[in-house]
Amino acid sequence: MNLVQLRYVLELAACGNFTRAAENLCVTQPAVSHQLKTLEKELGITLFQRDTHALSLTDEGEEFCRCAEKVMAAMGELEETFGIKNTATGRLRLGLYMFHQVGNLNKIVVDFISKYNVRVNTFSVETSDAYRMLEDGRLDFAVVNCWDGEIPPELTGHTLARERLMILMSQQEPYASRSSLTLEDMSGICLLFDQWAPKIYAPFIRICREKGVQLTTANVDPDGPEMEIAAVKEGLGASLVKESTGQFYCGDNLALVPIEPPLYINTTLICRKKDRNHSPYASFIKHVLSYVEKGELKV
Amino acid sequence: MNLVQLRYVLELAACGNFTRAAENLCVTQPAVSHQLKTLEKELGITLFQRDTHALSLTDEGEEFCRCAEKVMAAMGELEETFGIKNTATGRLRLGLYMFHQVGNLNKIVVDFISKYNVRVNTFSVETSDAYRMLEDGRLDFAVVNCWDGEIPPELTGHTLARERLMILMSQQEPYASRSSLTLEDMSGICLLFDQWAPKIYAPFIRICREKGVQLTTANVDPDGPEMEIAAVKEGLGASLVKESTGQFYCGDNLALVPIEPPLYINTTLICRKKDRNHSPYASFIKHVLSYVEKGELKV
DNA sequence: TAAAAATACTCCATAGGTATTTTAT
DNA sequence: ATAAAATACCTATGGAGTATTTTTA
Repeated sequence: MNLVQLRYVLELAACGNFTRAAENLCVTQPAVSHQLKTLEKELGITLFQRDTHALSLTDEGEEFCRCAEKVMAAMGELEETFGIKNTATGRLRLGLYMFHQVGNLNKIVVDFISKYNVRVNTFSVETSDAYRMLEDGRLDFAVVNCWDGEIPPELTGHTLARERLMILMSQQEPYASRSSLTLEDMSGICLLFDQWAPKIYAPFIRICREKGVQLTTANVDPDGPEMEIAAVKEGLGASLVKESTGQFYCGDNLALVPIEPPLYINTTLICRKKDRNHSPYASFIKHVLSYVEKGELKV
Repeated sequence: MNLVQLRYVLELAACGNFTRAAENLCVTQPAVSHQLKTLEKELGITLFQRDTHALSLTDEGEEFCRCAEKVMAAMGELEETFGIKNTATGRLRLGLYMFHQVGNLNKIVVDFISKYNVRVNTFSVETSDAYRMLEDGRLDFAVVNCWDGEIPPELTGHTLARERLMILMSQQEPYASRSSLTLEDMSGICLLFDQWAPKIYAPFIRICREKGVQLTTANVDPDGPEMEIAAVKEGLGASLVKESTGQFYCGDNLALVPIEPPLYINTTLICRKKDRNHSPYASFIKHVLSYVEKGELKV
């Protein structure tokens, strides 16, 4: 017997339904089935009277829940005093856009963890890798930057934020004082690209090519945003960024100029279409979107 | 956090010593070390002030124990009500003599399990296999029948019982009314041997050969004591048994006659010499021997 | 027929083991 | 030098996953 089993039994008793209990516990339905079965076998007692469309506690089950609640109450005290949680259950493999540094996404994930006491593994991914990892089941979710219409058909996305692309440059640059820049202006600016940029900005590069704009680029390696910003400050070139990132780094000697007409990039929560209404997934989407609705998400 | 960690912390607090705590918990010392380290890391708190020769609770540790005790108390209530234990820890791989059927050895093992809440795997073994499995670490203990001086040098044994060999036979047999039988008498009796007998009774066979006694044997296959006893009842032959086994099957139409001069066979608890004073081993030996001392062991 | 639960299997995290090293008296 | 604790590495158990089948309204 262990605490996980007690949690599951109490949740089952509370919602009288395996599937719903699994959702609330952020695990799959067979996980709950299996734990209950194991526990009942160990006890040699039936805790729940099962029926495909009705689930009710037996008398022993009622008694068990009374005891289990006392244990959980004592655990709750311990948890509160020491700010930790009892054994985490379930798992969520979350890909986060590799250059995501600002905003409160981490806090939102941490809130989710402490609300559902679930084990979350995070991976730092580039958008197109995220698509692949989601498609073949190595990830449950990803939060990435993507362009309109880019998401593969098997996947589905919730747009968390939609931002304009801008150019971050040194105030010494001749274009720094402009109120906006056209794509044509790009030919007069040296854009700093790290190794990932050709993937991330592929649509931008394509649009420029369609317009006959010849881009001037310079590589910054080893990559990483800090390195790139440092190069911009030194006047080695300009950086193509989304608005929030630009505003984060802007100030002292750096200018942020929007592109006109606007180009948008989305911060999107992606998962597989087939999963979206299923057990742990729905809970996570609901959790994240609740922040979006309250306007509390910062990317 | 889980119940195992709480158990370990409370035991550590109680005996102020990793090694002793491990013994009482029937696990190895590194297991305790590791669990405490994991828990402290999760809590971000030091629970014990360590020092090679002194172990004391920190203030947070004291507080933690107070909470943990409440949890364990609530668990205790649950355990008592439903007659089960919280998560078993440690392991003990126990070889039991394959034809051991009578006596209360099983009860003693069960008592051990419920006292220490340890996971016990039992294996049905023949004596010489047990020696090999102990020697190469596939078993922690074995309780087997063995002859004087037979135990290999790497192993050590505690004699739990020492019994005379006897002949169990149908009362129709001419020898059934004798008060004892000599080895020379054996040549007039057909002994029923299953496939294991040549191993188990090797010393007996050797002694007979040294005395020039020609044994008459008959095979009983498939083996198993019940099968053999049935054959004895049908008068197909006699069975060589230790006293307790003989007494168990004796009665209605079966006679049990001792061999003279006496031959002894021991029921022995065996483990590796190097283990005998170590962590979980000492506890098990002590447990079993306590029954022997009280005269409560029946083999 | 659809929805819920159970089952079969596979995978991976982790508890616990052995062997060894570190540390302090 | 000795004894206790920590560490490194390995194995095995079991929790949780996916896919599928069974069950019943």
